[in-house]
Amino acid sequence: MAPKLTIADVASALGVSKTTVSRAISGKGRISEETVRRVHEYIGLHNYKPNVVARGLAQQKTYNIGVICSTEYDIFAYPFFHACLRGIGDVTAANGYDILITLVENSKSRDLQRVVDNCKVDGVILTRTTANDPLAEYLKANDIPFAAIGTSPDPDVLQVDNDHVAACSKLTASLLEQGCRRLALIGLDEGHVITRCRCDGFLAGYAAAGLTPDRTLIRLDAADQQHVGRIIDALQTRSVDGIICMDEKITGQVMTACKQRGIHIPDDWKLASFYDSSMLDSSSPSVTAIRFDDRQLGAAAAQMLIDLFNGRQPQSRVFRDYRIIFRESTA
Amino acid sequence: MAPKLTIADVASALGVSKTTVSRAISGKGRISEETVRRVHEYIGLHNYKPNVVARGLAQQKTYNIGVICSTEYDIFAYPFFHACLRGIGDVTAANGYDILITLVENSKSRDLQRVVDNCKVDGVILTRTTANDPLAEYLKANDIPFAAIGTSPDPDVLQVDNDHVAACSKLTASLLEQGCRRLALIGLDEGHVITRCRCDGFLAGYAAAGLTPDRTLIRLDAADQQHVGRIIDALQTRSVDGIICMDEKITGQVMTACKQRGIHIPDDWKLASFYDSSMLDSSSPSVTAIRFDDRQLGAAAAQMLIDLFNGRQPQSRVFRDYRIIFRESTA
DNA sequence: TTGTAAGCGTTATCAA
DNA sequence: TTGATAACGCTTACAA
Repeated sequence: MAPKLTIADVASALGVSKTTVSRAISGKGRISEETVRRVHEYIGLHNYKPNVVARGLAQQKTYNIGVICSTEYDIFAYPFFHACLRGIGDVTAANGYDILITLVENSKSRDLQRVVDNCKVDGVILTRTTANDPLAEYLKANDIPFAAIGTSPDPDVLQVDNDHVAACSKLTASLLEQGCRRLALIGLDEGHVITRCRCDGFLAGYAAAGLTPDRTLIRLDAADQQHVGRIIDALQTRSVDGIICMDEKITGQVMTACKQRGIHIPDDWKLASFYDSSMLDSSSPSVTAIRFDDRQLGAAAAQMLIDLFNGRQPQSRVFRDYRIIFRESTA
Repeated sequence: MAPKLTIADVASALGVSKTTVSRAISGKGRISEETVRRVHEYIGLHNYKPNVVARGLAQQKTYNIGVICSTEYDIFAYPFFHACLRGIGDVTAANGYDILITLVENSKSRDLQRVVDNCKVDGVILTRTTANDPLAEYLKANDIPFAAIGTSPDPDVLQVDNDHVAACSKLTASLLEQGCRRLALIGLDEGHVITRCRCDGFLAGYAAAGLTPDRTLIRLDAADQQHVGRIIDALQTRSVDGIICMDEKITGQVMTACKQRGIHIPDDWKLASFYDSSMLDSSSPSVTAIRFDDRQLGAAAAQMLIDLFNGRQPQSRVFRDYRIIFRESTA
């Protein structure tokens, strides 16, 4: 196993100082074209790679970005998380950063704290937002640069999100356009900001169509299959003509409940989801849903963080390029 | 923002040398009880945390473990990956290590190489194994400590896996016990070792029951829904009485295909999966499957790697504590 | 344009 | 039992 080359090796081989080599590599400071060329030639030939840890120590940086992964994520949250992760990875890799995952249980900041205390990351990306996120509070209180994926009610938080309100509004409006008049909205309120956005979008969709929703058809208690069953039971006596689910998990539960009760989709009720998933595509019937580009979200968050490191002042962003995928459930 | 305490601060505050403080913290070297007590009291009170990066530089370690995450993972691989990740996290956190995720595309070692070149990790965990894994080859060639989750054909590779052969054999045998005689096995051969294990287990199950399988009922070409449809069509003329799917994805496809063709489960055919998932529990009918403890797998891999760092000689392990969850599909 | 030398915050070696 | 002092590999004033 060849011992790794250090900057001192390169310097002495080339008969120059470490400083010169460092400068040739970083491009900082005045240095002759010729020297730069020689250094690059040598390091290319001998495959020298600067030790990022040593550089980090000297610069007080780690070139790591912490990404929080909640242990409460379930099978339905994974696709979102991985899409974000890929976007983050695109940007970090391109900028010489790496991703350090911190598993967090129950939003407790203990493990995040460890990583921060140990100086393992330069900044952090939160992959979901809640109303009074203890993690965000902790990061703020300790002046750790961070960005949140998802909308935070705290305007100080650097954040990036899809335009859920507009997208949900649009989907709602398009069901109304197709003739639906009594749409039910089914979700689960766990304190996540997105639940609120989806409600707002639903109401906005009605408003855009010039219609008035029956707010008693909004149910935010879809805790599990059993609850969903009861919700469907209740809705059967309310002359509903369509159901919108806040996410793909609830959509699945609704489909199961409808099948059990002999409710046919889309003939009896139309059905749509405010969040798409591959399952909604392969289910029968396939379900109309909003598709967002979550990878882009991750990339934007990572870019914002790196901009922050570099002294720029990135702004929170909202992406408007969602697509509504129409499928059998609203045919 | 309080400037972080350094070991020098602690030393001068206590009127001792940095060496002494370092020794009191690490527990290495002779040092008086009294001094240790004083140092610990002080650092507890003032919340001093050693800088892991600096320590790493001095010791030529990073206290990071690289975990490879394939970008080809799909919705069906996520639960497995996250279970492993949690297990890894349990062990790394307990040992002062962190997890550095490397996203790898198409098994190309480029991004892994970056991480290794940059000295960002002390070792690597591979979360899946293939026949001639370029990543494993790379790590081996460069003397990077690593462990694989999943069975590798290369006996040099430190590995940890569930006893898939025994589990698959057991499930197969139990279907035979229930009266099945002509079981079909449906899988997809992508060169993963596990496919082979599952075949072996299937055959072993027949052997254990003292029966002989019809090997022409083994189909390893379940590439997508369409292929699966054709497989089911073919099996309908072969007087099959049960189907075993290699994983939960294929199980879902088989269920869809059966529904389309009016094949009733479990009345017409019994159905079981060699890998469990929450979907098999909530589907209708729910599907009998083997449940493994993948978190334990991750924990074991991480522990092996850390043992390796500490000069011990960990052995590859196979876990035998699977459970077969019997559900409606084999009632 | 280049070099010297002092950090960065630890640990390790060798004396005392 | 403790303490100087030199690493670790790099960056960065400050000099030349």
